[in-house]
Amino acid sequence: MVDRYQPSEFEEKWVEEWEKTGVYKVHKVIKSIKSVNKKQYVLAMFPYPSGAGLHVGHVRNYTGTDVVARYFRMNGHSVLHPMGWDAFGLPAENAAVKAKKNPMDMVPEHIETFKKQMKSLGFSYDWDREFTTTDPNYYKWTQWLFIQFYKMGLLYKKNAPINYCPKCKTGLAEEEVLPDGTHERCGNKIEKRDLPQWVFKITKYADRLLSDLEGLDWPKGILEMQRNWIGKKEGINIKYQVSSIKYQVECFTTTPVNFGATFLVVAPEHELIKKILKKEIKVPESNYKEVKKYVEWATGESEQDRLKVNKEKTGVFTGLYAINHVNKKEIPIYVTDFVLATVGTGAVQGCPGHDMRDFEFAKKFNLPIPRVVTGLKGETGSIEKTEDVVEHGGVMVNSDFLNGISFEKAMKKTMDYFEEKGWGKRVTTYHLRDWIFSRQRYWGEPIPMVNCKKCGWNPIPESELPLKLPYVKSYEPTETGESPLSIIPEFVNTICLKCGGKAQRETDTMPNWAGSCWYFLAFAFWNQHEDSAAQFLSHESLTSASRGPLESEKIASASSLPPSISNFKLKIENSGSWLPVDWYLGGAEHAVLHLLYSRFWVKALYDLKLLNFKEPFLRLRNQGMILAEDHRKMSKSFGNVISPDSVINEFGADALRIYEMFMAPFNQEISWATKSLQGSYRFVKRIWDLYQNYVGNKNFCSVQEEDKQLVVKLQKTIRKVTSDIPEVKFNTSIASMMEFLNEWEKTLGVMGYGLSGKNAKMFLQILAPFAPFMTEEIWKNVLREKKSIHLSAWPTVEGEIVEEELIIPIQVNGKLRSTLRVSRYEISKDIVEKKALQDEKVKKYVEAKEYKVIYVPGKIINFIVR
RNA sequence: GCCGUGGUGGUGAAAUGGCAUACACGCAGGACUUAAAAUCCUGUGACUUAACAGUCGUGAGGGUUCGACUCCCUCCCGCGGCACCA
Repeated sequence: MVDRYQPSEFEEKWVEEWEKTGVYKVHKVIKSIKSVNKKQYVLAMFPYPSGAGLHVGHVRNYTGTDVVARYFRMNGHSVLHPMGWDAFGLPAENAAVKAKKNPMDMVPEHIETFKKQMKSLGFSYDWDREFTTTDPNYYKWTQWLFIQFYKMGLLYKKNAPINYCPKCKTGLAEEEVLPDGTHERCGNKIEKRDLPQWVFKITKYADRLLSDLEGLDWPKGILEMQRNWIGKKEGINIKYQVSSIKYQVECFTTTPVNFGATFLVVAPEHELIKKILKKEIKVPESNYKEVKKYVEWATGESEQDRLKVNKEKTGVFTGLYAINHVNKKEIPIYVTDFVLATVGTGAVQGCPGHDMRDFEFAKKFNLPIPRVVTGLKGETGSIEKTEDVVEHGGVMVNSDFLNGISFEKAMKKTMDYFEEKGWGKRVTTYHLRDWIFSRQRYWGEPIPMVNCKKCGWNPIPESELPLKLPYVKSYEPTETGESPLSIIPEFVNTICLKCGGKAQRETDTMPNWAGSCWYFLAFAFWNQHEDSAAQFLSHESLTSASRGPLESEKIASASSLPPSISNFKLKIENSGSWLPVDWYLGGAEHAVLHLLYSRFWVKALYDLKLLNFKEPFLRLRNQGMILAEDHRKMSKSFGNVISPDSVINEFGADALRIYEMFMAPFNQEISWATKSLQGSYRFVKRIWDLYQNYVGNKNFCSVQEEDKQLVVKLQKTIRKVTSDIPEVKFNTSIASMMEFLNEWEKTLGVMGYGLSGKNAKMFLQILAPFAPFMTEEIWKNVLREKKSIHLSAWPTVEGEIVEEELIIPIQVNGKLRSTLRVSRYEISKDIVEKKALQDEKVKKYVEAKEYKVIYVPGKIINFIVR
């Protein structure tokens, strides 16, 4: 009698059993890992636990990560595979506001849902390492890190125009503003507002953030996005004397084609313009009026209109002239909105022959357009049309001492010359801006700083950490741009540590990125159980026998240690050799947010000598988004959301896992297709039935009786899955196992079982990372194994795989005409050529003609006929 | 415009110099069934052909090679990112 495949009958049971026996626990960390390859820190980007529960997109990411973790575990590596919760931030708070609940109460409920769902999917996390970023025991460290960064001069408070979201009522970082000028979280239009803000000097690390990308095994696109975002540019700042007044305008340029400079343009926000408007710099009255009118118009434009490409150039003459150093000519100064105040110096030298924007501007205002660089075909004529503009390449002309020199060399020579003369100075600029780090919201880590009128800003003492976020009734954002904490006198009022006078606490909170900037460090040493501190002990090796819990030794747990430099060092020292992260899997949307910020914190901690590595994530892989069946984003409002729970109910967790790994390459965006899910379900079910039959008849065959061809196929499948998983090619792993199953089933019909028990177990083992429930159920209850399949050793195939029979394609003039079956003893050129010529189809093309033979042994034979 | 990435059956896709379309979905026909579902079997790139078989075929065009989805050159299109960045 064969049991029908009913996943609901055993999946839950195994979750409990694995937990009870600690199959996935990391009780020991090897302090002296001999081979670096032996440790694998396998991490998925931890989730923000929303009220909606787990999304099928989460399932894809976490299943892939879980497959990698299980693979290495079975291959004898020490694996750290943790999970936690990133629960601070706007989405949680906005949801709480909507539900009229305190986020402090809501978050634990959501976590419970998430955790339950994750367990039902069989992810092999060590839950002892779990933590929540909103836990005071966690964020006391986030606050402590803030203080360390403050002390090393990386944080300062300043009042400046920042991006402000009127809907979320908070300031934002550059990275959180989308290209269309909206907030990446809520989609609302961003405004500029003057607010005092804590600012992180990430720009100080721009160069290292750029150069250290070099050694990372990350997707090219993400590396490129970070490079773009950092936006390093090397050029020169040139000082122009304004005629007849005591004022200089500084222009930044990467390509100083100065013999071609015929005007200067400055941004409407430029200091010169401000001085003109304040009449500190006198210009003719008609120019003054025009400038005033233009600036009012230009600054009234929306940010978006202002940044639109290809719109017609506008601007007005200021009435002032500057002197071009190289030819002492007077060139007019214009104000225009195509020059951006935030880029370079906010002023640009116009070289219309060799810059498209300058060309358009010069055409519109009838300014001279000299040619100082030849065209790509050596053209030297006048520049009339846009096609004539040469932006790089070519050879210098009409440029005095530069004539005849290539463009690139001339730029270098000009810069040397200008520096020598004291006219300019080489500079490096970056697109990266300092990171606005305060939010005027309730749901974040309180910033541990106190302000005294006499003594200024000072951090709170370590002993007072955590500075707890008060539990309050009203936490909704205020209209004034101030944090909700500012209306709680008990929180605000304190005493200055320096002078003992009255002082006020900072009431802004940290952005949602703070907690995730160091969580991967925490996983390496975190243990939520106060008594179970075995992780701090050093061990020679991690054998499966030593996986049992050690309860005799007691050391203060990670979470109970008060924050201090010595305790942080202790935690890092005791964290074993887990860090840095070896495998990091998650979405590409964090390219210039979380991934940049985390890298920055790690570098700062390295400089503080608190870490001995410079990059947090050695290997990064992105998972593609799952769209709904209608090819749109899954969304409640479209009613097209697929819930993992309902899929598990109907098909079981294994089928869901297999489907999500099989549906497409891991990093590719893909639409959900319930029809396709059926195929994965059938696959799982067919394996179930097959093994059930095995035991029903108690018939494994002996090694001698095995179907040799089937064994070869199995060996090839093992090889394929073994090499595919670390390449994150889960889809082809599964396809190859499906191929094997097809062949095995065919054999079953004809000649019994085909495989020995040993080989039948191997197939189950390579399937185990993908379908942990069913494989465990068969492993223990059908094959009667004692230990978990997930702690068994990954099967290997030694030596060369020997195929008895080969199929060799026969080509004539490179065209396939026939195929030839030969035994592996008959693959010499002579035999194959002779046999191939006996083939009727081949005869037809080759017979009685002169021919040449190309033969790749065992692979292909090609007859070249004239 | 620049950077990245991709273009292969009705669909998701596989093959990184050697039998193009593996694997899966869908579809068609058949078996089982009173019937349906489930399951199983067969077929399934296009065109020509009664059939045998042949021709064409991996976005387009060229090249290298005995042989190209794969390498090189030119171009077109989709997706993602950046962008009046001086």
